[in-house]
This record gives sequence, C-alpha cells and structure tokens, in this order.
Amino acid sequence: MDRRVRRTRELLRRALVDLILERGYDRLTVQDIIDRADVGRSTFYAHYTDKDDLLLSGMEDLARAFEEHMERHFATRGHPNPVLAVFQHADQQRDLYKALAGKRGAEVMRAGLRRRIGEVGARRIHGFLPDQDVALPREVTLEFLLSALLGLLIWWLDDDLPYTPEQMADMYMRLAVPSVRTVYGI
Amino acid sequence: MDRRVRRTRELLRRALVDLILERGYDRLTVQDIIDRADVGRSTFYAHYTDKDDLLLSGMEDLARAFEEHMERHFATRGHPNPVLAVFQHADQQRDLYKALAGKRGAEVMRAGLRRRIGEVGARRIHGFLPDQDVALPREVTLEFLLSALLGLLIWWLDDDLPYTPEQMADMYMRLAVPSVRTVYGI
DNA sequence: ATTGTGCTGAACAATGTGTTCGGATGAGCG
DNA sequence: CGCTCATCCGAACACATTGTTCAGCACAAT
Repeated sequence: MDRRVRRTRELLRRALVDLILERGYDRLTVQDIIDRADVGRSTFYAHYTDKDDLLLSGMEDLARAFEEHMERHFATRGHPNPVLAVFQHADQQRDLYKALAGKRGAEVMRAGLRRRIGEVGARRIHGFLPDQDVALPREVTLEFLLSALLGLLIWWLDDDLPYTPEQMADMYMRLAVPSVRTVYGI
Repeated sequence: MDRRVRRTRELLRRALVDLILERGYDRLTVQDIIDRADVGRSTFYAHYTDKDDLLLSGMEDLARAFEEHMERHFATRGHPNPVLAVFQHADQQRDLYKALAGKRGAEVMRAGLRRRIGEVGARRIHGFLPDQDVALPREVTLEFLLSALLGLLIWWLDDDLPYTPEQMADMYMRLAVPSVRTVYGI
C-alpha cells in the first residue's frame, strides 16, 4: 500500500509548485495547498509537519537531481564547465527552479541552492587558484563569483530572458575569468 | 502633540531592529514587537497597517540616508567611487543594514536595497560602457556586477568580517574591473 | 484650567495552525 | 474472491495571531 503514499506526496508537491508560481510562497496557507491538491487536512499533517517541511522535501529532490546532473556532465564532457551545467539544469527544470529559487520562492531555498552550487564551485576554485595568500583571500573571490552566478541565474529564470544556457554560461565566464586571471596572475 | 508620535515610532522601530537581529523577521509577531517596545496594541495599528508597513517605513528612512550619503560622497571626493560609498554607509549603519538586508531580514528589503543601489550603478555604467552592442548586453553586465556587490556586502555584514570598507571596495573593484575592460575593450 | 490629540488595554470576530479520532476505502495478499 | 490493515478523509477541537473597536486615561499646548 505504498502507491497511495507516493501519489499523495506527488499531488502535494505539484500543488505547492503551482501555487508558488501563481502567488508566491509567503502568501500560501496549508489550506490552499490541500485544496489545490484535493487532499485531506489530516493527511497533509501525516506526511509533513509543516508548509516548510513540504518545501524542504521538494528541495531535496531537486538537490539529488542536481548532483546527478553534475556527475553526468563531468563524466561526459572532455572539458567540463560547471557553470554551463548549472544553467542547463535550471533550464531543464525551469518551473521547479523558478518555484524554489525564484523571487516568489522562499529564502530557505535560495540559501540551499547557493550552498550546493557553492560546494561545487569551491572545489573547482581550490583547484585553480594558488594557495599562497595574495591581495585577495580566496573566500572573497568565491563569494563574489557565487553571488554573481546566482544573481544571473535567478534573474534569467524569473524574467524569462531569451538567452540559451550556453549563452548565459559564456557571458558569465567572460565577466568572471579575466579579472580572476589578473588578480591571481595566471 | 507630535513628540509622543515620534517617540512611539522610534520605540517601535528600535524594537523591530533588535528583534530581527535576535530572531529574524519571519518569526516575529506584532505582539512581540509591541511588547518589546512597550506600546499598546491599538497604538501600533494607529501608526502602521502591518508588520510589513513598519518595516517599509524603516527602509524609507534608510533610503533617504543612503541618498544623502551618496550625494555627500560625490560632492566631496575628487574621484568618487560609489562602491566605496556603499560599503562605508553600510559600515556606519551596520545594525540597521543587517536587520533590513541581512539574512535574518525580509526579502522585500533586500529587493529594495538592490533596486536603489542598482539605480546608482546603472547611471555609472551607462556613462562608462560603449553604447553599441558588443557580445555582452549591458543589462547582463549590470546584473552581474550588482549581484556580486550585494552578495559581498551582505556576506561582509552578516559574518562580521574584519575587512574595512576600503578593503572591501578595493577587492570588489579588482574582481570587477579587469573583466569589464576586457569585454568592452576599454 | 481647559481642550484635544494621542495612548491604553480589554474585548471581539476572523483566519490559520496543528491535533485527534471515528469511519470509509481500496491495495495487497492468501 | 474476500479479508485485513495501511492510508485517507473530514469534522471538531484548542490555540495563536491578526486587525478593529471603544471607553477611558494622560499629558501637551494654549
């Protein structure tokens, strides 16, 4: 008797995403969500403790998909580019990304996405940049690059800009690479 | 009979800032705020329609102060640097900035701050960058630079990093300028 | 001293939250 | 097929928060 459980959770998650895109996460009530999903009140609380809990479970799914996508990207490409991979993944799951990370989404989600992308970025950066302290601590550079990436990503999603993931990644690299090269003398 | 009004609003605003720094805006109730400010419930609603309304009024004050600071900066300095001015102003009003724009603050506020700083930035950028379309639309560059600036600013504030405003502005410029020069061939 | 503006605090309806429980349903298994 | 139990339903509940109203108090201004 598991099919019902999965069905219920799926209904709730879809209702949540739809409603976030329509009205924004903050203005939603549990009642709205279960009405849209056509699920009983007590059923909701049997599965999730909170509105936030439901949201978080959605994030976990997205995070898993993200990790898999990154692994595939690194395994497939001769010259992998994590930035491109991020834009491509967001493009594939546009609605989900918009609902969870966009301006109508919740702060927790943006923070979560930032952390995940940041981890990938940190690994890359530490491989590229010299260890010794120069004028610029690597932390600062990382924060700069990460903020710019997430800013561009969310802007691109929310405003439905016509650029392809490849164009976005290319523009980002052009704006990021020369300065970093200059600063670290590479 | 105006002194009482100003006093009440001041009490409420201070209580709000304190409580945001302690618990975060989302977890505050109107009751918390008026208890802390020691102000009657009906008095609160006589001044503000909402918790959000109180927050917005705080933002307007900050915005006014920000505009004044920018004007002073441009009037005083031979070689004005808006980025430096932003970091300096945030340093002067650290608690207010942290409460309104930091991670415990509200999304509305970050958006508002972003817009204001963005306007200043847009004016500068349009003066510097060539008009003709190159590979990179100015919009994209602006978004990149603005996101990076706000990201660094909020990170610096929230984590109480030991860098001075001058150091932050300098590091930002190093990370921003060379790429922009390269892209636009300046 | 009088006046009126602003503050108080209790009481109120309305809305949302999270829990509980008896009963309906249908998936899975023998 | 028929049994059984996990799952779902939905009404009812206590509780918290919101935003309004109003009668009465306090004090600034003149």
